[in-house]
Amino acid sequence: MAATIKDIARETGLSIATISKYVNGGTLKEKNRIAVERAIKKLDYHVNEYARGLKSNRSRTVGVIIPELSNLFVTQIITAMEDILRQHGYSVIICDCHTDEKLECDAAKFLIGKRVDGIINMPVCRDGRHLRPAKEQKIPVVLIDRSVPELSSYADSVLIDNAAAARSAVEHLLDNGHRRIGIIVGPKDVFTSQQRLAGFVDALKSHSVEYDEQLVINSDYTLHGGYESMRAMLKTHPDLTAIFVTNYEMTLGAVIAANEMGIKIPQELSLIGFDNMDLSRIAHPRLTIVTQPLEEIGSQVARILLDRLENGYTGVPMKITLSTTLQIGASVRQL
Amino acid sequence: MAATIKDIARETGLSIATISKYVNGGTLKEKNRIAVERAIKKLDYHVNEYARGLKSNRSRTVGVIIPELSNLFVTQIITAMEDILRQHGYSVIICDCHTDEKLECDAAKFLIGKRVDGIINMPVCRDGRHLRPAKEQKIPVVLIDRSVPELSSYADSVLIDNAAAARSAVEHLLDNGHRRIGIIVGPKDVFTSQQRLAGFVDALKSHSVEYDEQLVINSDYTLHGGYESMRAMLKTHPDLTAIFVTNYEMTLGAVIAANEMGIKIPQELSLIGFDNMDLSRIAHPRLTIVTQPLEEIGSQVARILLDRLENGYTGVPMKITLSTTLQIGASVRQL
DNA sequence: CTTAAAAAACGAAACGTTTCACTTTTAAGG
DNA sequence: CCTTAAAAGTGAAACGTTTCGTTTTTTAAG
Repeated sequence: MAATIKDIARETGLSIATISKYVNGGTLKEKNRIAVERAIKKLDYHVNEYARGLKSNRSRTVGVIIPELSNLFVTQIITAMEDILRQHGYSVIICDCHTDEKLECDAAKFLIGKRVDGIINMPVCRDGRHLRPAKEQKIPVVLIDRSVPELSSYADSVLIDNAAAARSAVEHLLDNGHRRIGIIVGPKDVFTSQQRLAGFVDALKSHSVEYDEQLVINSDYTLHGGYESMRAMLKTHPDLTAIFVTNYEMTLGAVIAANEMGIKIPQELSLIGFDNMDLSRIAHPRLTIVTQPLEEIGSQVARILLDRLENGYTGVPMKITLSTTLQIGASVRQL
Repeated sequence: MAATIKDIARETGLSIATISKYVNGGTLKEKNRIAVERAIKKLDYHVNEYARGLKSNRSRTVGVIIPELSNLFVTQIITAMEDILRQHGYSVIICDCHTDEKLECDAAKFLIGKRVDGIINMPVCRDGRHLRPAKEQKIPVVLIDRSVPELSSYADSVLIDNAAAARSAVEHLLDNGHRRIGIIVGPKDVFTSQQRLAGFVDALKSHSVEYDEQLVINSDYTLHGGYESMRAMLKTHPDLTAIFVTNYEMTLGAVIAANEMGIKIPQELSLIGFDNMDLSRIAHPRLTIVTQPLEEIGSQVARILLDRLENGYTGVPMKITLSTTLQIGASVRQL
């Protein structure tokens, strides 16, 4: 049905090996090159990736394992990444593991079974067990967003400086005279939560403000969680002058909660949110937010992985830490 | 490196053909079956999908082309779909075409080049040109969410009864005594927008309420769009008693706008939104929304495609239309 | 013109399966 | 215990590439 390299060979009178050479970027004599190009066009030839994969043991496919696809942070990164990888001829297989370690492990096995050339993972499992097979088979792995100590000698990673992000946000609040500051963070056992909380504590310390554990709520990074946490926080601590919410979904929930409770931002409460430009732009007052360079994360991940795929593993894992930006809006009041 | 069927044959003393038979679900003599299973486990054998794909011309991969990955409607459907397909051994390659016809076309070519066994598409291009190559090569196609007349004799589709969805929402408003009802719909040229608007008009007509074009805003299905449209609508038509917003992102934007403008729902304005259970649950008052059966869409799509892949194309396209549900909350006031 | 070196082209073997046409083994019926 | 049909197992030829070791052609220097 579909044309093969053989058809091109026949059409041009050249040998199979020569066509293969051309297809893989080798140089032919001008005259032949033109003939081959014409034949390829005429017969609508496309490389058969399966034959190629069989011979070369490369699938030109990378796998992505993420906790939840229905999450803006994840999709934006994936979109950026996928664009680049696709441009380089790689396809991307996405596996949503529903924040479940068992499913994450299955996904890794599935991808390895599919013989992906590389794996990109925003890990759920904290000891990296699921990626052991990948390591054994020397499949390049790039971690996103969360560090896994057990894998640090092998996997590359692209992270955010979460502590600095939180620090700068909280310092902004402190500089504006706030002292009673609440924070809504993610689950206790998630890397980013810990780091963001650490940055929060750091900032307070450096400004000699006492750290009050009561003002920390561990939520779950969801819309609902943000909403409930905000309500709880405001009910139990009406004396708060500012609150810092540490991801997009929770920020959205918090904003809705505040709006509903009739709490005026920033007159009655200052708020710093996270991540989403759109939301920040439309909210009135314009929200002050910590923005993560999502596209940059995606493209760095793609870049690193492509590098590993083309040049092989050097033995030295790359670790890239990107900075966030504090986008000043009008949701923080000067006290 | 990795074990092959040959290794299993050697290990068990059986022939390659027999192992292949086993691997593909054939039956062996009890004794041999056990031996093969043991050998597979011992040598950690996995089928080489590339060799298999080469021989059988099946990649066990399906491609998905969507307008934007950063969209809850899309991700929820994909998640459901992917789960099922993965369970059946298929991997899913997702291509985000950024709502661009040219990129959509490229994505289709890319996927066909990757020799996917099937394509799932929420189409941007309205004349289905991008899928012509798929049709020529008889690659099964399942369309989601939007119908493409040019493909209706070939592609299967899973749609929502958009008109009925809008009708039921608007009838609910009418039944509650509302007469001045606004609607925020998506872009004029998108299938779902047209249908939802048609349902709106229908409902008005059946209740002999005059249709006022002024009360229709064509927005863009984004958070920002919903926000701006809501503001515009309320400014130019303060006499509205109810408004119907026709997707999740715009509903979110509209709710934020209303909250900010200090408009009490439902006391001053009744609102019916779309799609998101989470949002509906947390908003106060609980939002009345039209919910689409996202999981059901995803699983139907997967089911249909699997059927096509296993049983071949029958010549008769399947068209499944699913119903929405009107989730009654407290955002509609009885006039 | 030769000749040597460089460039281009070639033939054939492999990659790991599936599948087809056959042969051997097993089980059932008389 | 023989016959026969069904079940189980086999050998070999593909599938469409890449790659290696060779051969042929081209180019440039002498």
